[in-house]
Amino acid sequence: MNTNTTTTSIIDSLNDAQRLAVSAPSQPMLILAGAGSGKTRVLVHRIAWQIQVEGLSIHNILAVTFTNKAAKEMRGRVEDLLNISAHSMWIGTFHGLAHRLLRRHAKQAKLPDTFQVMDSDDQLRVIKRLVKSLNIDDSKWPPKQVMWFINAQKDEGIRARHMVESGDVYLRTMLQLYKAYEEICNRSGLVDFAELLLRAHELLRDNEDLLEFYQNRFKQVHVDEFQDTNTIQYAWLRLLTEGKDNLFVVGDDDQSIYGWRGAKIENLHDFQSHYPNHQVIKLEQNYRSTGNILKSANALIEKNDGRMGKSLWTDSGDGELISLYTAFNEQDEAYFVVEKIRKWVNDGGLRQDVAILYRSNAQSRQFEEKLMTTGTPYRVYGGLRFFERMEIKNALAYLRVMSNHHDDASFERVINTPTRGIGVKTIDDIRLVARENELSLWQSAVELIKQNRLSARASNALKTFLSLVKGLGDEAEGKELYEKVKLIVERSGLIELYKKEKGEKGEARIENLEELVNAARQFDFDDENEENLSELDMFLAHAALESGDMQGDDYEDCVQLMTLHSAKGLEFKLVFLVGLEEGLFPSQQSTNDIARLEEERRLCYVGITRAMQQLYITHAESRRLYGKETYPRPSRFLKEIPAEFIQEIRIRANVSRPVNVVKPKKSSIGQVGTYKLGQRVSHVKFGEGVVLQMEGEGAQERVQINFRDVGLKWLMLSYAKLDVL
DNA sequence: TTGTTCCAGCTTTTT
DNA sequence: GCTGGAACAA
Repeated sequence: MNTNTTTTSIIDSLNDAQRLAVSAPSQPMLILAGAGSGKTRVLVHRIAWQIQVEGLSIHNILAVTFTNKAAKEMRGRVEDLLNISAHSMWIGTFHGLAHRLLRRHAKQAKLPDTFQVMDSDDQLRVIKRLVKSLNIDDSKWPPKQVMWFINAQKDEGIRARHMVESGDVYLRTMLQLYKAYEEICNRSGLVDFAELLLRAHELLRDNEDLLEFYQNRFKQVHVDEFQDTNTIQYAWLRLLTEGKDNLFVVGDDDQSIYGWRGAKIENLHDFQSHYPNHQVIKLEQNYRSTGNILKSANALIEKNDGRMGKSLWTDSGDGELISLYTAFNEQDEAYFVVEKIRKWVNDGGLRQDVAILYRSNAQSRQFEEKLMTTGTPYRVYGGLRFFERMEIKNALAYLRVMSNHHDDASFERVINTPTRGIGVKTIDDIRLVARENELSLWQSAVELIKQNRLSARASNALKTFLSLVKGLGDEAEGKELYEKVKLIVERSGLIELYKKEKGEKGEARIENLEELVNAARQFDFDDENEENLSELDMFLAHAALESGDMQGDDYEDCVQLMTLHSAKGLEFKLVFLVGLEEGLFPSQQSTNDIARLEEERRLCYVGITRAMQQLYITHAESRRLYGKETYPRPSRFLKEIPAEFIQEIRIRANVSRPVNVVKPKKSSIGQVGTYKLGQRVSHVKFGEGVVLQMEGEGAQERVQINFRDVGLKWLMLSYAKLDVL
């Protein structure tokens, strides 16, 4: 191998910091990669470096991401760069890789060979049923909350058996449910998402030989979006890299926006103490946005405490100022945005370069309506994905029961879908017998029929169902995967069911079912299968693990609408950041907790840094929310962006608005407070508290404080006697 | 079995 | 104020 030429070809297109990261010797590496600083580039080139320069085989590389999309992109880019097939390289999501490990070593993981992956919807159903069956009041113990509790425990690596019995009703009940839930999953061979991670961790932890094998195999371990890892994911990474100094992580503490679902930003800090010989490299040169956009983003994020410290810069000039528009109401806001988009398109811009970003999904409607009336094509991200659709899940449930009769969740899903005269009563009986004798629902149903304990009608209906599933199973034997799927779709009665559904909905469902057959036909078995698993089971796992981004085939030039969360990692020439109002963004629930507030601020930072050329920020003076008219104050984040980078837009040509409307007041931007956000203070009467926000100047300056004992209060600084703690 | 009515809930999302 | 789910009546 000609090291000289390959070396150059891999790193000569990089900047100094990137080059340093890519070519560093094997050691724990922490790459703090700001938005738009080329983090994927660094990862891809690092992998290429390992292979071409360090001489590793692709088998020695492990790369972990959070989304299938990111994994796919990384694999593709490695292949392009090296001009090889990276087909057999372990690049995947935490969940995907965990799944692969569990399939390979099902026995050691104490799982049945045919275990199935549940998505969160399946999981919730199981829990709902469980709560009912234990006669627990589901209004006092909402299944969602139970699910949240169980997943939170698993994310922390805690099993039910690790938890101490406690007198506390909440914990006691949750523990009882957790235990019962584990039993159900074990009996049915079901594994939820959190379980994949937890079990993969336990698998390596408890099997020394396996651990050693994988530690030796993976000479280099790369992690993307490290700030989003949770406790168990990080623990798993540490196991794999124990004593090897080969963990290469890329992340950005300023873009950590998933704390609410268990991501531990602390992992970034812990990394440094766990690996004392690590090296940190900051990527701060940004290749995406203009100087003004970056400076605004920097100024905003500086308001957060405990950052690792990073400041983006660009050498491509200041560009336009950020535009701020104060809308009269949410209608006006949408009108303004859509007008600007129209202008952009008239001036020759592409719609797909434009994004409208909002905090919550509910906000999309206003924009959709206005876009629709102007005939502007648009696309809303989020919502149900292909494999999450009801009709698809039903068909998959048939396939699952066919593959494994004892999959209770799927059994229950389809036993009376379409309706075949098996009512609640019959199902209850089946459940009862199942519980009493620790049988699966299928076995229990067979027993009930055998013992003649059902009415003739119910018994017949049940027999029909059982023999339908069995018959389809026999018939499917030896057939191609897509033929099996086709068989289910055509013979389960689902098509007839949806034909009856009125409107276009039913038609769409039938089309989706046909699309499912297509998906099965195109399913690349070899691509996924290293394990000796049936093609059908592999397809089912694929369906659970990849929710199915079927949106890719939509090539029309569309304006993009999405939440700030889904915008992470993307970029657009023209960005509208809308609804910058207290209570909306930052969201109401975050306003009395500094940590959550900081996460909201990071979210805002993510939003700003999506923009390449121009950024519009809007807020409304009045907004209908949950049916009530609200008059929200401008978001505090607006004040945190220095005024010098902002240009306020006031022209309202063509905007029809009611008469008698108060002109928007000049918002005061960029004032400096006496107190720091998050400052702990004490008040003679109210006791101790934390400063949450500030506004006004001089004698008018007010601070909002969250007092430990009396809650939120606004205080005039000129009156309140506050002591800094 | 189906259609109606009532009622709670209401950030963010991937796997 | 809208939605989805559950309870209820016919």
